[in-house]
Amino acid sequence: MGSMMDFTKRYCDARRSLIRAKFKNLNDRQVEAVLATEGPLLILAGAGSGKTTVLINRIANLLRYGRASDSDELPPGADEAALRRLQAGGPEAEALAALDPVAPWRILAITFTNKAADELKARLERMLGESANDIWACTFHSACVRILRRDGEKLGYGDNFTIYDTGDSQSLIKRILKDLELDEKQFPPRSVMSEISRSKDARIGPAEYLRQAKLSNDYRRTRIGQVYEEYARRLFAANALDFDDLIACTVTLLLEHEDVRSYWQRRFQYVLVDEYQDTNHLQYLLASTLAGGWGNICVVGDDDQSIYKFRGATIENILSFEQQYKSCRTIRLEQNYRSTAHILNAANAVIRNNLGRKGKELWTDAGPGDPIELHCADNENEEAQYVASAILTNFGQGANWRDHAVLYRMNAQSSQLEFAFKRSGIPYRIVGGTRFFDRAEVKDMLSYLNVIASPADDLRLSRIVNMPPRGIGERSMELAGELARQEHCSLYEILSRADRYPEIKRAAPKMKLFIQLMEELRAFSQVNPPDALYDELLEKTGYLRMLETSEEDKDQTRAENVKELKSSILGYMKDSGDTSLDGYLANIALYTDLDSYDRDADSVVMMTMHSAKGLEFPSVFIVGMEETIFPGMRAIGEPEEMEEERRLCYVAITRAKRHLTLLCARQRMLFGRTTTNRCSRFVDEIPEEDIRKQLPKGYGYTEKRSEFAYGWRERQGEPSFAYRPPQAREQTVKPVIRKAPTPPPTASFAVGDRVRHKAFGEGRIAKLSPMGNDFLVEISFDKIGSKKLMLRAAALHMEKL
DNA sequence: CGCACCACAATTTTT
DNA sequence: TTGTGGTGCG
Repeated sequence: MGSMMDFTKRYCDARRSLIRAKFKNLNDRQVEAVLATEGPLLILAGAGSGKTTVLINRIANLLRYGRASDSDELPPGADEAALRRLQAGGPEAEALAALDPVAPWRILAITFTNKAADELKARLERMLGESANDIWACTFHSACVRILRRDGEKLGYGDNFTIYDTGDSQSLIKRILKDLELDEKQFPPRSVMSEISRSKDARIGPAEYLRQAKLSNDYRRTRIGQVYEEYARRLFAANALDFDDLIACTVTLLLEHEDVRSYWQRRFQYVLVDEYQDTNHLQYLLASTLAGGWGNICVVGDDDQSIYKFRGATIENILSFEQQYKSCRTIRLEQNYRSTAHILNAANAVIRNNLGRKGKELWTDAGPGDPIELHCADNENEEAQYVASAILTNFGQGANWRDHAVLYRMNAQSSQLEFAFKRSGIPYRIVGGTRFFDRAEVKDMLSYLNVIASPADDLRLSRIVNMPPRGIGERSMELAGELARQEHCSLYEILSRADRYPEIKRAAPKMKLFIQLMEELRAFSQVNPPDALYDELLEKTGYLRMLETSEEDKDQTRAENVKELKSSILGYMKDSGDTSLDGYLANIALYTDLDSYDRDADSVVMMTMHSAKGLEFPSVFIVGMEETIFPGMRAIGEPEEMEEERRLCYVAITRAKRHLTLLCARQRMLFGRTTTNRCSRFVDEIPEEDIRKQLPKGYGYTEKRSEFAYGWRERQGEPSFAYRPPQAREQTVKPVIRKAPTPPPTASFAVGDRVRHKAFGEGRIAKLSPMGNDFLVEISFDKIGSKKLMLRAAALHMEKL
């Protein structure tokens, strides 16, 4: 008997060491996470700790070796001879080391963004080849869409349901508020929406919500309940689901339909959830229900990077995972492969001030690197100019534009930076902000396509019925809406027989005309692919003509966007090989701008700190490090909110690989108001030895000292072990008072002059033309060609030869 | 009905 | 400062 146990142990040990050897490029903690295949597993993965790598390798392990690495079970037919062959290695050993290798389609890996899902898929395919395509690597929402397309009719939805994005939902809410004669001041659509969203998250339906509201005699909640009820009714009537519904309905489907539940539970042998700190209650329910069959649920997250509480994410999911799953194993990944020590020290020090967290300390063996820099500017304009200047310096020393990111708390902060970059000839891109698919003109065109695909979509029909103006006014549509409700039919049907209703007789001919147009387009769409339909649409509706003939600059941009949408259609048809309109619309509903963020384009990236999560850049600038900006006004005096802001700060800091520059402005104009703010408390939380401060002393502020600020190339011979602070910071003690404002720049430059620019090299001034109180200068550079710059800004970075 | 004009408010936003 | 939504007139 003893020898049997002994044999088992020897076999399993041999098996483990073989498998272990396959992952020798990972660190010990990572390997542990990869090999722990069975049961619930919580991976606390700090920023830059290689969690995606772990996820990929974990899946690879499952596919290749099944649960062999985590089990003491012998495969059938294991004997001494097999053990010897296992120990000998070679191709045979692979099979002997495996224990029920997992079929790819039994693995579900859930992420939050399409981008993360795509990256996961791409890396899996690179590592595992073709078979990776059968792994379900998708977002929460797209997983739900797939489940609902299959079984949604059990909840009464057609399988061609449409998805309402946040904008659609908001219009619908506004519509309902009007219909119920509720004042938007008293019932702000935003808060009504989040109330509804929270209820959905708690799986409280309209009926239950209303019951509770009435019970507690709460007028406000009762009215919101009525909005909720109507909202649900209209969504359902339009065969539409909003983002919350996608998850909520899937959960309901799983919980209430035994057959559906057991189908999926049997199927998904391993469930992995990425960014678990961002899940809400519904998503937790979804994941744990799907994993409920086999019980193999692995969640990866970082409680310190939970920055979406305002969207319903509950950090409690990750904080309480160990209570939910008693047999859970927890693994911490704390070795950071991204940043140098000064940056990590700062991040650790800042986040340490939070109370509600699991506790983690990032470390690196990469060496100290350069200290963080703090630059305090006089105002937001100079702050932007400083960033531009620093980036130009780096570019001049061989860095790429794309190595730089500028992060801010609010989108509204981006404009000064844009100006500075434009003036200085720095190519930049703004990620986020108003998204392409959220632009009014794009939504209009998509609404047309949606109505063509499903005429019962009242919301989108109302959006386009008078766009461009067709003489179908709001009053007529309101009446038509009442009729539709009376007759339990869609607006489209009412409009198509408008002449039968005396109430809307006046507008009836125009409505008929509109319906006729839509019918033609519908007929066209039956026999033509979406791209052709789109051309037809632009032509027949006159929408594009309306924009192109407009005098306004903005309408030209809008026209561009409308045309740009066609490339999205073509792109979809090309990528998917699908030529159905329904397919395109379904795809687009879950698509965002962030997905199109193209890391190959060489330009500086600007975005909010929120959007930066998951990304990394050699050089990062965080602007607006001021009290009331970051942390924002609303967080001050609110401990919970402040912790979320601090997590955001942690996220922002840990984006930087090599260089981190923090900026604040003593005075800042925001929303047309000038305010004076103290430097952010987060700056004070960074240890002195990790940061070099250029603080204002008395009147001025310290001179830029670019000579030490940016040594781009790695310095040789620096100690790469235990980091010691450099000499005391005398720099802040003896400030250099800044010179007077830049003199008028024209005096020193003229057309024909040869100049040397610190970033663009040598060139000749080709043109000088006045512009505002500055000059637009066109310089033909020898190496990079012609560039247009604003002279005042350019003069700072170039000299006459 | 459509347009021009004024008041108003404005974190963050993976789907 | 920007964008949006409401009002009032032609």
